Amino acid sequence: MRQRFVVRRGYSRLTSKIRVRMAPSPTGYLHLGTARTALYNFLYARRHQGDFALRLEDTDEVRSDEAYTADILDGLKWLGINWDEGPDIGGPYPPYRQTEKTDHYEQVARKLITSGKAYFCYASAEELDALREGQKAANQAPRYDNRGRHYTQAQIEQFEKEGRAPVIRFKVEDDRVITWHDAIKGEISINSSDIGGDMVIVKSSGIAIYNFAVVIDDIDMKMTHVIRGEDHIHNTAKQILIYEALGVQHPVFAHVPLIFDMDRQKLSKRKHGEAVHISKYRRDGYMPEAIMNYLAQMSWTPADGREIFTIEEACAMFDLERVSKSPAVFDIKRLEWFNSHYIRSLPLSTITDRCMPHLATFDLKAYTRPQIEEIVASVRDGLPALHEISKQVSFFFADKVDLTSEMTEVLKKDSSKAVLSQVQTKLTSFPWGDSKGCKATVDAIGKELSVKGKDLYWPIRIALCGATSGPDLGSVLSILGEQRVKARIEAILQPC
RNA sequence: GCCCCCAUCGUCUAGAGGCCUAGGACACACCCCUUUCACGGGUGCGACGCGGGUUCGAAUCCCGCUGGGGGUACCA
Repeated sequence: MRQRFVVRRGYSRLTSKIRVRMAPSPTGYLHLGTARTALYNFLYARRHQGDFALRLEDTDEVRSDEAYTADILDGLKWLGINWDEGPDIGGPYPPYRQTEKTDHYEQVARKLITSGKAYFCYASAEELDALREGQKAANQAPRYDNRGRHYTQAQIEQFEKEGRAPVIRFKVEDDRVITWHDAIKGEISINSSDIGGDMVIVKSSGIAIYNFAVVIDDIDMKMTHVIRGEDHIHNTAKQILIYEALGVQHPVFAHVPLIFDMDRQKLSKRKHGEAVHISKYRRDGYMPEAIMNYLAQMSWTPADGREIFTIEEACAMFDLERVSKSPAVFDIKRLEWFNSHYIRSLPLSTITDRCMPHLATFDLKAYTRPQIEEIVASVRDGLPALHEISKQVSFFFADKVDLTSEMTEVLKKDSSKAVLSQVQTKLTSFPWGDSKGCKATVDAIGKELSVKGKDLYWPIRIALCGATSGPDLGSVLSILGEQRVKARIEAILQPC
């Protein structure tokens, strides 16, 4: 038997339990990209029998909102993504919201100050803006000039007297190459001179900055892998420096490619509005199974190449090595294909339940639950999303149908009148509730009158549906039932 | 500007030097099935960005170019 031995970096970590996390910031509704990153973390944890934690990065005092937190947690659960630890259920390394750890971050920051790795900086916002503008005008990369390292005691006293609240900055030494082996991208190197000078780790408000808090949390929570979007690559370089200063080995990093729009730009709220939010698809009648499946396969292909899979199957197959390095374009047509696949293959009762919100404008009491299920069954095959169902089934609930001139033309024909009258007189011989039988009865009438094809079916369909196309005619008759069929045909024949 | 990442059909991708006259899926077109619309089946359209290497042989490895994207805050 042949065997392949692969030496992997970070192997020693694999001997301990895998721990990953998703750390959304509640500054907006659940985003497609956030959902996919969460999904990949979740799948990775399940694949390796590891732990998946959810943590809230709510240190942005201005933009954070509880409504967003609720939307994010709810949306992830809806997609089938469950966490083992989180702000709602707790866990072994609490708290799971950064705002509840502000003292802790500050304590760590002070330790860095004591060891000379960080310092107070009193530069004002105006001062820094001016610095940046000058650099920009000179066509230089904007960066902090580390001026705060050289304050004299007198200057500091002066700043304090003016009431200036300092930030804490972490010292970033120039010309160091920061390198790591990314589990998706491979080797990545960034020069420390290119990350903008000494970085703020605690704002003047006393709240830790993301790049600092995230490192402390990942250390506190014993994360072994950090799987996140590739827009974080430069942050990773900064964070590695902090891990070093704290004397902790950094986790394995994996940067997932972004999701683009058709113009190959990052999907963003600003440009795409509601279309980036999971909640929009949820409202429009997209199946969580479809969104999960679509999101999972857009940058990852299972080893066996299958494209349709459940979240459980993905849990058994997911693999960072098979995640693509290049961005994927969000293609609504492909999502619709996945969605229609699940709409027609999930149990009818499930689909019917999920259709209910989209049928709320109709008088549902007109039908029994089994009949509603038949209505759903009659149109589900062609539905790209559930919200389209209402216009396709409205005729089932309408008192009378609207006719176009083309349809009235059809009804004027003698054969049409003959067909409709015959249906009317034979009403009692229809096996209501049996779609195949109803269809057979229509065919028998056709034979009797020597009418077939469109001449036979169109008048009936028009009278019942007010359309020349729609669900199977046998189903329509069967579901509508004797009373409604009678009334509708009467209404059509009346004026003649 | 500077830094980093990326590069196969319109889109998602398969592809680990010969299995590639590059495979699958979505979309599109046509055909079949079908009273209609779908579903299903079939056919077609359609890609290795460019230039240099390395090699007997390159979509695959190396370099350069070009293109695209991301980052560059007291946001996350």
